[in-house]
Amino acid sequence: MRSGIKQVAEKAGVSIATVSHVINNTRFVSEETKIKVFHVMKELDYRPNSAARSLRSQKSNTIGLIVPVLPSDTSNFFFMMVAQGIQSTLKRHGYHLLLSNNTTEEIEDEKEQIKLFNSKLIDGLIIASIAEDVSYLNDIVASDYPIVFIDRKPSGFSGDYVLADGYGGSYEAVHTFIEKGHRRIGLITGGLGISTSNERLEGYKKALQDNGIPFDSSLIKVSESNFESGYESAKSLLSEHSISALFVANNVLTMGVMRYLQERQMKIPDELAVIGFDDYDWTQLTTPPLTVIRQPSFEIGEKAAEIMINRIEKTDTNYKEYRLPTTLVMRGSC
Amino acid sequence: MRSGIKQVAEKAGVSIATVSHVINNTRFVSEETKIKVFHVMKELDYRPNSAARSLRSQKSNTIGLIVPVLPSDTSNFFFMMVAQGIQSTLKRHGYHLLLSNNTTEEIEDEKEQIKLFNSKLIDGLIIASIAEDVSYLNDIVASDYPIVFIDRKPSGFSGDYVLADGYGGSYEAVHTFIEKGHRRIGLITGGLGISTSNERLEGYKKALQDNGIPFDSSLIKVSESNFESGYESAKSLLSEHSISALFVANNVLTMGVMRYLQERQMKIPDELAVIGFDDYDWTQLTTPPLTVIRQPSFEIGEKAAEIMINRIEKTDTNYKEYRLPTTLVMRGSC
DNA sequence: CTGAAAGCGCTTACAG
DNA sequence: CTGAAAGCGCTTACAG
Repeated sequence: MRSGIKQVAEKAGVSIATVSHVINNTRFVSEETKIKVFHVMKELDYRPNSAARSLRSQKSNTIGLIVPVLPSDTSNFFFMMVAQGIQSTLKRHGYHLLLSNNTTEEIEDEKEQIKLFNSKLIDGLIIASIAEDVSYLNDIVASDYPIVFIDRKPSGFSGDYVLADGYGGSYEAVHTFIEKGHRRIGLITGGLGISTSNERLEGYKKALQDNGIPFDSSLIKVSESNFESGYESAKSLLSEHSISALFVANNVLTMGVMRYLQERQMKIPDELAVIGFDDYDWTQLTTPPLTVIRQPSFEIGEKAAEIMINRIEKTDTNYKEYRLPTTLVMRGSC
Repeated sequence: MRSGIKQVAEKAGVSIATVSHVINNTRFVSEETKIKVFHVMKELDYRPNSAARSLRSQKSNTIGLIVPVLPSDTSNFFFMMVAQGIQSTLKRHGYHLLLSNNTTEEIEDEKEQIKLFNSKLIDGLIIASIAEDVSYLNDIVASDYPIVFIDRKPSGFSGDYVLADGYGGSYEAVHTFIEKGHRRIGLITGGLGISTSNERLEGYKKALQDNGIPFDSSLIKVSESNFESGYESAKSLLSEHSISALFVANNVLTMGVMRYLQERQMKIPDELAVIGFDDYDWTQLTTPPLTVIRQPSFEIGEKAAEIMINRIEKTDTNYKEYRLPTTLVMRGSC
């Protein structure tokens, strides 16, 4: 039988209050007593029962994470890195990570998971919602329930959010093209209406504008974010228009695009300069290796976790946006 | 203030025992009472306090997962898929997933995490240990602590384990080469001594043997599992020996190898037929698309979770190996 | 410097 | 068919 605090107290000849206080370092205990208690704890291989602790202290010391990842979708990788960032900083602060992911793309499913968590299981929630409008949260959680949003800017509910600077990244990509003399620059992007895609488009536009290049909407292809759509978008864009540079605004699309360009044996960057999105390993494998805009995914996770812990321990007031810079990783395709 | 079972009981005019029993469906309650209770629960937006539940029932309904993933390592993807498989089946059974990952490759770190979990936080542990020999577990956990190992065959501790059939996969790859007429078949593999690498080598050997091809150890390169080593191994193997086919026994090495082959503008499969390991998205992006041995990662996770739940709920006795078949995904490189 | 005791919110024998 | 009550293992005022 596993020993509890009572056994430790008895064997050490002190009260359970004292044992508790040496464990939590929560009031003065004489050095002598401390040593005795620690010794007995080791001897009995005592581990505090976390359920009892949570129940009594109203604190679970665990954070929930909900991310939308479809099985075998490449975008997994992004959230995986985010999760790692979260985990590593939570661990440093003595928190645990409870993971849930949305394999359906249903908002109902998301709600269900939040409710499941909302039973004193977690002290706070980090979520990459599939919805932009998260006002449904108002009905589900208390107003002081700590929530940190990641990847997208939420609307309809107040909370901190941390995301990559897609606007800046996109701007930098296009600006780089322009500096190299390109003026007809294509853009292939995922569906608009979500903040990530929107701001990448804005960055593209702004870079053109700042350099006196007129915006030509026919050089833009908006498509679903999957391999095939990327492939098809590249195909139709290149057959309909002559462009000398192409910016692809997300990673799955980048794969599809590259497949097409390789099939067509397009000379990169001479015939077409290319910048992709996300610095995945495979981008080093194309010929030439791909220049990309890197999102600081691990760092997003770290930041989100830090914010979360601050919220819980400090009870701050106003919510903020945390926008982490992307970086241009120069390789051979541009 | 959040309402508890007491408030529900009062408002419904029943005892808390009855409320508990309707929640858990654990003894007969009249239909009428049930309806009343459910109604009040909805009205008060009641959610059972999971800490109280765990404390009382000695069951947390959560499973811990420890995986070794280094930041930005491609092998992440494998464990990510495993984790998804685990998560999706746990969810179906009403369990939660507590995730921890080892970013150092230190066994001490792993122990630390296990101890952290071993405080009634979890009902069972699924682990991809960095060590082959997990006898250290004997000192840390009780003998009836449910543990399911994944990816590698553990030694020094009894437990179920589920892994991909690397032996069979390797055999199939080499056999496929042979059927196509190849006789000089190279192998590039990660460091031996761990069961995954070992059995892939064994599969290679057996396939040769079954087809009367003498084993030539000079056609084998053992190297560290990283991009550069893959690159270098391919380089030296191809410069020292003439081979017509090459099997690369893990995914990171496959990337490095492909990079080299592309740089050298090797004609695949005519000059060299290639089969890689793991069906990652990028394998469709090489020229030609890569034929690979696919590991059923998601399925490994599902299986591990199922086994775990059975262990917890049934208390079975003897431990088993679960070996899931790999599949050859035929594409253009062979 | 330390202890006795209440109580966190449930589940579950026991009893009728 | 249902209730009263013990108790899971802690933390934390209260008291001295």
